[in-house]
Amino acid sequence: MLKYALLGFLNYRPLTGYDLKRIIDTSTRHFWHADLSQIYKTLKMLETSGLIMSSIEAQDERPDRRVYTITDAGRADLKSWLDAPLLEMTPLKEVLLLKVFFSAGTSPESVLAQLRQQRSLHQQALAHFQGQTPADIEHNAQQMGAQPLDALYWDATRRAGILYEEMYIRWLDETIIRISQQRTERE
Amino acid sequence: MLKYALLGFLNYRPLTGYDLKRIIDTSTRHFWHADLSQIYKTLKMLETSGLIMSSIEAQDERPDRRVYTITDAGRADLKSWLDAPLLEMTPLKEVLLLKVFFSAGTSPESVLAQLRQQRSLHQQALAHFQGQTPADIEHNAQQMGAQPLDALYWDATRRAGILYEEMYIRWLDETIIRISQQRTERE
DNA sequence: ATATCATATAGGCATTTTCATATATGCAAC
DNA sequence: GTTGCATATATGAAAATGCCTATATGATAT
Repeated sequence: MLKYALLGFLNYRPLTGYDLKRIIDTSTRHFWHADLSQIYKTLKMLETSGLIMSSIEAQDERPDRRVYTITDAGRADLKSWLDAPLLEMTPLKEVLLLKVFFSAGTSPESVLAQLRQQRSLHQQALAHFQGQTPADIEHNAQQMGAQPLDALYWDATRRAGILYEEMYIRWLDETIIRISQQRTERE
Repeated sequence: MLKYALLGFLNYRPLTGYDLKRIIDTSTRHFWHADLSQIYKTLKMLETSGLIMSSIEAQDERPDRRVYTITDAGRADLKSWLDAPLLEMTPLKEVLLLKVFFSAGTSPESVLAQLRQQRSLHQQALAHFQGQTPADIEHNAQQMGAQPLDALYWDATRRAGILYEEMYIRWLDETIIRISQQRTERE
């Protein structure tokens, strides 16, 4: 899957592994992430498959850069992935829910502390998305050489981030209240 | 992480790998899943670590079962995981959002078809959660030998499933409309 | 009769992901 | 001066995960 994230970005313009890491961290972080070492490995694999090409670019004052460029085969591969029907939901893995599920094995106080901690993290994430203005997205779009249609899709993923975090915070608040009430009834 | 899911269930009562697969598929599927072969591997690892023990149970008319039982060390390990603070959000991986992000590379018709397909899958998932009555949860609880407090936590994870699917469908509807409007404007 | 399904365990292989580490440069901080 | 940070690439080891296959039994379906 990371393969397509890399092809997707290289479809805009040539980039290095380091560039891609920064771009992923700032734009797809909330629905796709990757470790720097994994990015380098995947780029090598893509070059071996002939989906991208690379060339070394010397820099004064900084280490050499290996710049990757997408090939026609790469573009075709990306396109066929984009068009392939998605017949399944992406399965979720959510550590907090796993913990909550088994939380009868510990004290409500311990659970509440963790829920409150998570609330603050998700509040931060929400603020991050809300702080992204249309001007920011426009700026990213220009840097990537993106088309007007890109802005629509990029904003849709940003909107998904907002809805997700709002939902998550709502669930946390609800759950914190329910556990607190349960605790009061016990007394 | 699967390790703790297995310890969590074995903390209620002794179970086989096959049992655990069925239980995970019916109760934690929407926030934690695992392949059967992965479950068997993890159980072996847990036994080697001394967190669980196993014994063979012969059955007439069916293959022998290897029944796993949690040890005191296993219980202690589970408890310390439950109490450990969770300082990070679980990172998401969502294929649909990755595709949408790069969808300027294909036709809006192709994107819309995939969004509608996903809508039907998420609608199904929502119906599944809404169909789970308190009686069903009560039934599961009795089978597992669970305490009253468990029902509260289990229902919280079910509620998370409902909110998540409602949010997802809302985002899909919004996004379908926005892409459709964009398409009309183009004409 | 034959095929498939549910039960039950497990090995093998490849891929994916994470974590730690190594190298190299130049700049800023202390 | 030396420590740490940003830039830049990469390897190695280990863990986690996913997919396929093999084995065995009895029941059910066609």
